[in-house]
Amino acid sequence: MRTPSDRPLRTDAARNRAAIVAAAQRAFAEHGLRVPFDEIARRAEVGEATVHRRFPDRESLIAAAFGDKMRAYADAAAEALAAPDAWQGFCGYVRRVCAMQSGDRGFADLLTITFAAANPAVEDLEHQRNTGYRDWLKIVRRAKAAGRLRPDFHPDDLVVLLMANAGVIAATAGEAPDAWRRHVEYLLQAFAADHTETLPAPPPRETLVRALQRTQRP
Amino acid sequence: MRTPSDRPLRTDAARNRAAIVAAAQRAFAEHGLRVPFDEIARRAEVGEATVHRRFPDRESLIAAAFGDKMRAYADAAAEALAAPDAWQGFCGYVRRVCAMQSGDRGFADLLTITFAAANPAVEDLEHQRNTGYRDWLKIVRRAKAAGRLRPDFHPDDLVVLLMANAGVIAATAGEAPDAWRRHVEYLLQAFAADHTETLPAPPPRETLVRALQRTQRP
DNA sequence: GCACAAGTGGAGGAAACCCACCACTTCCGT
DNA sequence: ACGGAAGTGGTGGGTTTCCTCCACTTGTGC
Repeated sequence: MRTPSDRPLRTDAARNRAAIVAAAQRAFAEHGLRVPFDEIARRAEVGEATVHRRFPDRESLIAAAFGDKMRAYADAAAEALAAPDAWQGFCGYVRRVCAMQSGDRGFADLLTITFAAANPAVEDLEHQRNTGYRDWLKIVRRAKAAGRLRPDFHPDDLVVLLMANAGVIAATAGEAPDAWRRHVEYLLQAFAADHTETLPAPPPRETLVRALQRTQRP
Repeated sequence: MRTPSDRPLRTDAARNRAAIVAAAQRAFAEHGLRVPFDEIARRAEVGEATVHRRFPDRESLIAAAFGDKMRAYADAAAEALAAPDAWQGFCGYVRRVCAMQSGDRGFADLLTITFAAANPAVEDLEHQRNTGYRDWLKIVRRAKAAGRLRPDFHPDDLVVLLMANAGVIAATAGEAPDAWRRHVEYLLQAFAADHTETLPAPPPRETLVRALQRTQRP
């Protein structure tokens, strides 16, 4: 259990650590968050024990592997907020996040999962997620203000959309890797302001958060 | 490997078989298609070996457990076709199938999976599925003819919808068991005929079928 | 009731996976 | 160039899950 404040790693160890992270990124992207450790170790050309030494549990490896991608996720929200057209920003962001999911099975899993705050390794991950979520709230508000997004759209509808998209990707990846696009376009059209039909109430945010925490741990 | 044409089971064995099927239905509904065999055996108050003897592989147990439900699935399509209003029939069917998914995690898994035709035990299952699909084609045609369903709706959009719904259910079951309803209503509104925006092309049916076969075997 | 086929479940093998130990190797400050 | 700290991976223990053997029990036809 090594925290960053400890003495820096020896150069060979640092090299191995980087190789593990790179291997994990590829392995997670291809097979999702539950790849066996020995698969990652093999790709990194490293003993399984070394992986366990550097990353005592799966969560810390996930945190290391997805730091960058999670940052890109948060950045995408900030950029969408800066888009000249509110509706384009909204749609572009949704498409972009879904595309990130479809390009990386591990990331798709990650977005429908929250880690227990107990683990310090994943704090940064959750921080990025929250940053992105705050920008997302603004994206939604702006698109409604522009009169393009239906007023009864709820920001948490994105969370459910991501869960749905993860389901489509899990089933079609490999065979029909673009199937999700059509599904997302249907939803975007349904989100447009020219809808007045009523909808069932969204689930309380509390329960959605709990659902994210409860979902099948990798 | 006992086929139905063999001599009938002894009465105690038949009783055990029924107990196993009943236990499997409950266990699958609660935990999905991957419940360990010993969990089912325990619920049926039967040895694990007995489960394996009666159902040599998971598929045959699944086939036995979901025969009725799959028939209900096919019947729902026939009933929707008989509904007085084409659009009500369409929407009602989609809602009903999704509700079946949400009430039974195993069934949700089942609908996004196809078994290799090799296994005779599951032939009936696939037969029901195909019957339902043929009626579904008619439901779609009728709703389009009534001018209520958008012309570029593709019947296979339902398959993707079911995959998406499975994703929502997998993530929210337990905490927000009705979250899927809002997602489905969004989609139904997008399916309505008053949409002219273009959509990405649906994936070729071939690839979707292969995707169903490839998906994470339970 | 009796004999025997049919049925049963406990015990244990095999595979996949996670993880810890520890004898050996490699780096790095002096 | 050397000694000790840091790092390494093979080996093996533990767990979970699937599945098979086999000695024992229980229906059922006579």
